[in-house]
Amino acid sequence: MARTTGSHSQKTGPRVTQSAQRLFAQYGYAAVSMRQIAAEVGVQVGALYNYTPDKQSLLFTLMQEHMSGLLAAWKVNQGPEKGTALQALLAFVDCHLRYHLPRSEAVFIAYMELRNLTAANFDHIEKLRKSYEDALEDIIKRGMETGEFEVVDSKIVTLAIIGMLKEVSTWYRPDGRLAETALIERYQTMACQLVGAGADL
Amino acid sequence: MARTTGSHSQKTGPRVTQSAQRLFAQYGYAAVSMRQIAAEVGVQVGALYNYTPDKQSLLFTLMQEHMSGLLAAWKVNQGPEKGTALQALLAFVDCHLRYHLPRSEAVFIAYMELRNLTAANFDHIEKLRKSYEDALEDIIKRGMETGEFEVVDSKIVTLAIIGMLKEVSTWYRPDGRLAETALIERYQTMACQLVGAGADL
DNA sequence: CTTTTATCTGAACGTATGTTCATATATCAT
DNA sequence: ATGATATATGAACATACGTTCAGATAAAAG
Repeated sequence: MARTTGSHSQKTGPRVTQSAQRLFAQYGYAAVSMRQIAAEVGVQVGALYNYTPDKQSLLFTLMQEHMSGLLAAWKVNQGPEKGTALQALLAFVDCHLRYHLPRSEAVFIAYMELRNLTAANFDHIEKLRKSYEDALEDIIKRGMETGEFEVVDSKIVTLAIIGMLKEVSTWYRPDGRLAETALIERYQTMACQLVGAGADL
Repeated sequence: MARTTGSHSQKTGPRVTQSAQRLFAQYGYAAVSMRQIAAEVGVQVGALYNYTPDKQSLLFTLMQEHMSGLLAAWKVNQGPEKGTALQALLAFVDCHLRYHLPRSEAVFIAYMELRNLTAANFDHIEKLRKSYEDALEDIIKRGMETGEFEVVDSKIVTLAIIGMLKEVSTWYRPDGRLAETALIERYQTMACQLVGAGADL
């Protein structure tokens, strides 16, 4: 036997990516074998290599697309006019959570599998991560200049906010106690508190 | 050849644990082989099994001791009298950072390798983690009752503070820009802001 | 010095790994 | 209908894995 009925690249390709994402998120990159991925797709191992040159590329592509998507989402959300620093901060929190909450698997991988990237791939992803971090720090700095925010150390506050936001992905479930909108409001409030901005929302 | 000059359990035992900790932190549990650990200890693979029944126990012991130490540190720091909720919160932040900052490897493992624990081992560690989380939430709740804190949702604030504190371990270096004491003060301030407590320190 | 015990080696076990490739067949264009 | 192409199989590759164990040797006990 060889090619089976109904087989087609347009169906199998995305399934490979999806299965890899699910399995990497659940068990970790190093603990998942190409044969496990193949089994979940419903195909033999060899067939995977029609869609990826190797296992490492599977991981890199997932992380690269996640981070690019995140940065793109922020760029769109930000739009041409930036408004006040406070508005920008609220938008950042909103954008971050709306992007992350429905993507728990990709988020998990992005934060846990950095070690398993080759050096070159790591550098690429790290640049994207850094530029996202900078986007937030720019907002903080702007708020400090305009006097909207009362902050001693922009770097620390930036990291604290990102840490606070990242943590959400470790416990959030779509069917949980808090609706997405309510949750976003609470984190917006806390972000404001961290920058010493008087007004909420 | 067999047993080599100078070999002794009292020397090799700790070295196995240490090497495992270092390698698990750097490459991840699943990506590290028993042979790599043996090589770092300076011994053949088989010798490792004089000190651990298997690889899984190596991981579990590291995580279990890290979490137990953390809870013990908090119990000592807390002492018999608890003081105000604000004092307790400041002490919690101080205790957390003083325990975590010099233990970057154990911290990394504790937060990254939960997936690689067997079900029974996971349950054990998860209970410890939960009771630590509860210790903070108890402080928050107490502050809400006494009116010291202005908080809508104790659970969310607890998680936000823990997220903020956890993040520190991903970038802190002992020779970095900020001294440990200065860093702790800044995080104490931010914790106060998150609970809406007027006074700093 | 001799015996006992703790510790380590070296080799082996079965199984799993990522990747390659000749071969076969379903689909698509003509 | 026919030929070209995309996509799959199934087997094989060398290498690595966690774990076990008989045998060898150093250190400790007498």
